[in-house]
Amino acid sequence: MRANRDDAGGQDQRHRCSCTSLRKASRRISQLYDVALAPCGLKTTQRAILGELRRSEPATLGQLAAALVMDAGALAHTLKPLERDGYLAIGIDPNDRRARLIRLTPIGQAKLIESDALWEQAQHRFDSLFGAAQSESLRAALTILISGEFAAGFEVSLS
Amino acid sequence: MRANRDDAGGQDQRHRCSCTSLRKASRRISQLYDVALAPCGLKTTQRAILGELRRSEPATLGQLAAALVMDAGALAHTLKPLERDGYLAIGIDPNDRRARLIRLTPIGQAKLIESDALWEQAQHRFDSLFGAAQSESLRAALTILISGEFAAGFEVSLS
DNA sequence: GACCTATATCTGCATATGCTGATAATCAGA
DNA sequence: TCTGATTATCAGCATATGCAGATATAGGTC
Repeated sequence: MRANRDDAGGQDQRHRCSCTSLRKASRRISQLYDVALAPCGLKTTQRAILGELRRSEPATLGQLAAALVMDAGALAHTLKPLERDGYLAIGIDPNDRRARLIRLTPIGQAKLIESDALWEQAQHRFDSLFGAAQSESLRAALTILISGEFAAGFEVSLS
Repeated sequence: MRANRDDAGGQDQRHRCSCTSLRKASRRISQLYDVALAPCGLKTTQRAILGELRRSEPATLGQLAAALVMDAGALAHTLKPLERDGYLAIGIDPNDRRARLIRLTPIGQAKLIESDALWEQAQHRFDSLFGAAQSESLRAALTILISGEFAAGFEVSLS
């Protein structure tokens, strides 16, 4: 009996994969925010890209990818629909012609502002439901995980 | 000055999107776990699917999708590579021919066991680096976000 | 048994994301 | 200045994920 419980405990450990938990939560919460943002036509990811640009415009693909914790190639793909829809413009950096300078267009700025109100509603709902302190604490924990230091430490322990 | 700080605070608020933080952390940690799992050829998502099957085999597409917090259509796509590689088998439920019964194959079971050791290393690294208590606390928080009750409460507050 | 409704999947389309090899441009030397 | 190493992107391929419309099957009703 005791042994069985220990075994069951061992099994349960495998349910508690931090990565899988993060992915599940990411899927669930993304769906909720996406529904909230739907009226403006942006997905959470797209809003995150435009929002990052608002803070650090103009940005190169590499800078943007690093800020969003994304692969540069993946980001290049993701930018295409946004460029196609006229929310951002991609030009060549005159100082380094390998690099691109990515900027919000006036249309993109307007769309982002339009999304702000919807985002605030969603975020407020999240904080109310989960608890303001819990939310703050969660975001702090996630910030650590997102940091390059964490990834560096993780990889070092591979040796 | 005070006004400027308030404005900056308003700007910063938009950096603190819970959904975007989750997505960034999910990307980052997935990359770390995927590297750790690479020797066995499974991605974190694939291991999560096989692991869920190990716990609740056989499962229908709908059951599996619910357990993984995924859209059923999306899961159907994601299963194809795993079926193609012989890790799982999809049959028709004789009791309800609309439904599918998904099971691990012996090859899938072996592959999953092979991945267990790699996963444990990654998980241990995560817990060591982030802190055992912090990790436990994070997973508990994520479990709440993943729950259907949270999603239901979020949507209700839409009214 | 025909019919209407609810349910489980499937299909096709679109975006999200990552990796690898190719290409272009920069830069530090020889 | 030519070359080799480095860097920023791109292009192509594969998986991940979601959604809407189509299809098949169950179940209940007249």
